[in-house]
Amino acid sequence: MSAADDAMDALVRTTFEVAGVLTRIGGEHDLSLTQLRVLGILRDRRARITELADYLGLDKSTMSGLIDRAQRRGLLTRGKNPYDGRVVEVYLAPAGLELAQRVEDDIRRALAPATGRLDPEQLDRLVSLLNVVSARSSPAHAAGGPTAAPRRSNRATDDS
Amino acid sequence: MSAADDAMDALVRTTFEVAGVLTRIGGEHDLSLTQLRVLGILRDRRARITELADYLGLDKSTMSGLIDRAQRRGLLTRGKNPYDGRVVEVYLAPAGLELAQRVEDDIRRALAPATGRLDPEQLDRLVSLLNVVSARSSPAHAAGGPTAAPRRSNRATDDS
DNA sequence: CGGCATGGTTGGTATTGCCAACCATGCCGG
DNA sequence: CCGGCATGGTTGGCAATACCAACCATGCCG
Repeated sequence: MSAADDAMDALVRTTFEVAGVLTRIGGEHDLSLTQLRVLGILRDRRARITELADYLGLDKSTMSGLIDRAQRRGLLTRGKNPYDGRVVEVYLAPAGLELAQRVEDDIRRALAPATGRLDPEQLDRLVSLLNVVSARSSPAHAAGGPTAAPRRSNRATDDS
Repeated sequence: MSAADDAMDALVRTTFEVAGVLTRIGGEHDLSLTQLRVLGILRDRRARITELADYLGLDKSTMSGLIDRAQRRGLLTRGKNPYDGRVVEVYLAPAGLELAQRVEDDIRRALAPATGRLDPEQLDRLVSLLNVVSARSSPAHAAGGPTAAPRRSNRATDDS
């Protein structure tokens, strides 16, 4: 069972490493890790406050404040839902979209040296394995051949 | 180049997922993610304040406060270094060691379902690949045979 | 012995996050 | 139709995390 423990170690270590990179990049644009995630989520869809809170595992009041500050910075906008007067829909303002783009590029650049150490086939295998680990795969046996990785269109900071 | 992007997505997604698990488990023991890391680091060695701060990428004043609160909870102890009166050495108190142990078990349990979806050979491959990604391997070609994974003795919350 | 560097602490501020309380809106059952 | 109840957000209060700048104490040298 040392194999599972080693995997845990590697996962946890990589988590801290990647989180560190994301925190650093976020900081360079005055974004906390959470704000960075919010921007990533809103990059390709609008969402309501509670939806974001639930998704990120935060209290709705926390999300409210987060949105407040980001809005004050002109990164996003609060809009009303015409079908339900209670819900507030949040979506990126132009400045927010631009920032999200820029941050994503930076993240890509920052992680490139890491992923660059793997050849395409290894990358494919890594993606397959991580997909299984993070519960986003059919129970089908993953990590098969070189093309076994499900192609998806998500970008780095996306979370859906 | 979509392969590297997919890998980035998978890495970032897994990072948030694992970080979420760690945050949850930490919270169950009234530990922030950072405190959890500190405990993990101190589990098998003592360290000075600046060393911890540098390692975790935090300001020394932040670390000072972190240590304060943990010490007030009886989790760790500040000691003087006999060779240099300026440095403060920090090490786990018995309660802290016990807590660290308990948290580590919980993390193991929490991640077991995830890693459990992989068979031993896949786990081995995952470890090799992650070791390459997180820059902790010789540039030698990793992800080789089933026994290619370097065996290390680290435990989950360790960071060294 | 007088600077200068190093290691920590302190004080001030902003952000993140929680909880409890609250307001507004929507949904029903009677 | 109207009085509860549920749902969605906001507000206020609090603690923890994190930064910076300023400071103290110790050590190191010239």
